[in-house]
Amino acid sequence: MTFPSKATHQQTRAHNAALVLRALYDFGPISRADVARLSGLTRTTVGDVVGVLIDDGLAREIGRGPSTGGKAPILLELIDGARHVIALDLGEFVFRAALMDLRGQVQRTIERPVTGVSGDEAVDVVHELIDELATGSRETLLGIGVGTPGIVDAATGTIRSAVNLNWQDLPLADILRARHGVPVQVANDSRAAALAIELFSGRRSTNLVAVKVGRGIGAGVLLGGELFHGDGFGAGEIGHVVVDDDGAECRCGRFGCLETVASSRAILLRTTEAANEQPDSPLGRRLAASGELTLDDVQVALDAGDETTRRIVVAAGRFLGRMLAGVIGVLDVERIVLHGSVAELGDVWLDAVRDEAHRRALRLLAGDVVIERAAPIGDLVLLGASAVVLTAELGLSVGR
Amino acid sequence: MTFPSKATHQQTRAHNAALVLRALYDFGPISRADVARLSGLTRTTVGDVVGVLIDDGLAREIGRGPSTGGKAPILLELIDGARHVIALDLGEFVFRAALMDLRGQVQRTIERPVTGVSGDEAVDVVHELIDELATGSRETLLGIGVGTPGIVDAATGTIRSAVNLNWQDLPLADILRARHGVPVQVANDSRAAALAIELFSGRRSTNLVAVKVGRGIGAGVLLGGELFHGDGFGAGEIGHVVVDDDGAECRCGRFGCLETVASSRAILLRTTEAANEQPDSPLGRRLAASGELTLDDVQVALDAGDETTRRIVVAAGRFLGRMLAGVIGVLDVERIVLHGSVAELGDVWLDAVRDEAHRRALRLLAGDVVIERAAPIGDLVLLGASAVVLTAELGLSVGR
DNA sequence: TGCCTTTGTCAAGTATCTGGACGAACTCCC
DNA sequence: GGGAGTTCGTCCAGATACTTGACAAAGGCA
Repeated sequence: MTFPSKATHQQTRAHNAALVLRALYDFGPISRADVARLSGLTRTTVGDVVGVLIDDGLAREIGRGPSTGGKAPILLELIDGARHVIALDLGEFVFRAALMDLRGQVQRTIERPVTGVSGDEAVDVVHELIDELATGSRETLLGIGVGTPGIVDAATGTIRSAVNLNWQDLPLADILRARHGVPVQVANDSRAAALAIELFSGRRSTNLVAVKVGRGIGAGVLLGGELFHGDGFGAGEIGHVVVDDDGAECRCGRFGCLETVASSRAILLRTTEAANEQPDSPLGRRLAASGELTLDDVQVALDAGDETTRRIVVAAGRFLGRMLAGVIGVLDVERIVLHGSVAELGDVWLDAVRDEAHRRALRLLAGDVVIERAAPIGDLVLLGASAVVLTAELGLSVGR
Repeated sequence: MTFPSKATHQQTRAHNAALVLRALYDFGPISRADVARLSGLTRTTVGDVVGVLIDDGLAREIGRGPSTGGKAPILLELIDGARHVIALDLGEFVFRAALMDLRGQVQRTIERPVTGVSGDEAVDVVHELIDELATGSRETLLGIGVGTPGIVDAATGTIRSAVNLNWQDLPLADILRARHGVPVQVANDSRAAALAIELFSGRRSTNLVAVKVGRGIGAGVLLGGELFHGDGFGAGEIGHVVVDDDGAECRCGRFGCLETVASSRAILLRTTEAANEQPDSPLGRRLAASGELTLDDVQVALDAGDETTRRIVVAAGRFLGRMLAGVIGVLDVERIVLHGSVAELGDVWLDAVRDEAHRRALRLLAGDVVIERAAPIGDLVLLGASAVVLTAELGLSVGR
């Protein structure tokens, strides 16, 4: 029963200002006249907005560009270091934090192991990380972005539940804002990563699904250039959809979730089984040597052409592809990007995903879908955490 | 590489005007002051907009309401018959057309069988239907809305392909607009139906998936109060996602699509098989008598407690539920509405759908999801075709 | 009856986009 | 080298639409 909100002049201005900023961001160096052509705004308006951006230190003139038959244009560029963002990735075993500029260029990274840490103690670790990075860049600090597993109410910045940290309904954004005095954005890690791909991979898609396949499986759904959260902030939580009728128990309590068959855990479980059955195989010897298999071991076995490993990896990929076929059917997105540790496994896995997704989705739609690995632009969760801040504060991924 | 478009004063005005109109639509009779409170607009702005609405004949004052301690408010209401819409449902066997008012109240309905009709001939039938309904209501005609199966480019009103009518890349909106001189909207039938449920069922959901389960299966995806089309206008085309590994051939050419196991065709195919195997069963006798089974026969057998029929219907429902679990995982919508001939089968089917969807979706998400049959508000495709026009012309389902 | 509240409108003010005009700066061609 | 034409950036007047404050009309309450 919520009623849509009214439109105001400020919103109009904010939208158009974001448009100009984005033109500089994506197409700079660029002249005012070109920004006007690109955005449809008048030169007058663009000039006005640019004036504000220059006053704010966000943009600068860098001299004349080539003439096209008239007065040479004054080229403008965004000042990448004009603002900074502190981005955090609250991983399962380690909290990582980075100080980044407007382009997602990392200035400094620090991290703390958090095994055994939980509750208020974990919040204190977050504070420490921020304090350490904030020293010396308080003036330019645009905001703090947090990427974390679990269900996150992005509107209020409340973490609904993060099992391993024993956080429940923690208003992390409020807590951090109160202590550090800058805007704070909190987002689910997979969703943040999706925004990072949109903002930093040099290629804009209005609609995009980015699937993180690691120990867990989660997707970020970007529709119309904006993150889609769903009614309960659970959009993209595909890891716990049941896909295997006689599957194993999942950490969520049910059986046969996608995670139990397609995550890194699933692959390692199965390769370990195989290694135990065949102690003389390469994987068997690797297991005996180290006591535990890792995805690197799987990669090595895969590269060596081990058939059992290949079958396991392909099976995992096919399960994911099956899920993606459903995603394509429901959303008809033109681009699905895969990332996370499992996505690093290479073409054996990727081809399995693609093949299964294409075989199962309506040809008319699937023909256009690009399923690809994320470009190696860095830690996507960290980048995403900063992308969320950039989007919220500067409107760097405006839709429409 | 398309750049978002600029914001203007006119858009601001249009948005706010739509807000006022919607307040009248959803909450009327209502005073200007209450509209202001509801929308957040100032009384001044609301008064201004209402003035225009009254001038346009869209609203009227209907006297004073009860005072709450001050001057009694002047109540306003929408004039339901102020405008009319011609809605068309281009069904597989019959084209149906209706003249409706702003509330979706049907003034007149006509139809033409179109078996064997295709190409330009079919377009002529559309023209005829419109001409017949338009006589006498030219002045109040707001627009024409068309609901049709197949892939439709809703932005341009072009039908990409409608197999049975032999239409390919037909710019139907342009054709109808040229001939009849009013705005035309064309939409996929399932998507149109979703908008009808949103607009006419008396209950607003920002996010909603409406699945039409009949001879075909398709969904309309409503996100943020607006229809989501997908990059290739194929969002919601879940009927041709492969769900059955050793399934039968589908009319789309592949094997095991959702339609081959969950549509009315699938149910009738299976019950007919069963009837042939057991000629003495109720269904067997029914088949022998009429030569062909219908969903009504299935309904009768179901009501009579026939176990074979029940199993077939439940199996069909479970396949759909499985797909819905995926939808819930991807979108986390709070409400999924089912309609179409199969959805009329009753609780045996609905319970199977619900049970399977809930069992397979993440508990946290699935717990909140309501899966329900559409309220019996009329022909959803016709209503939807008109809803698309009302949305486009009056902004009756504004988001944000 | 007098005071308070609420409604609807008016007038002045403000923010922001629009469109025309103009000087500055550059190219091209004679 | 100079004039014509083009393009850029800005200025200014004008238009649009929201905001704010004020006020009369209309009602309740004591």
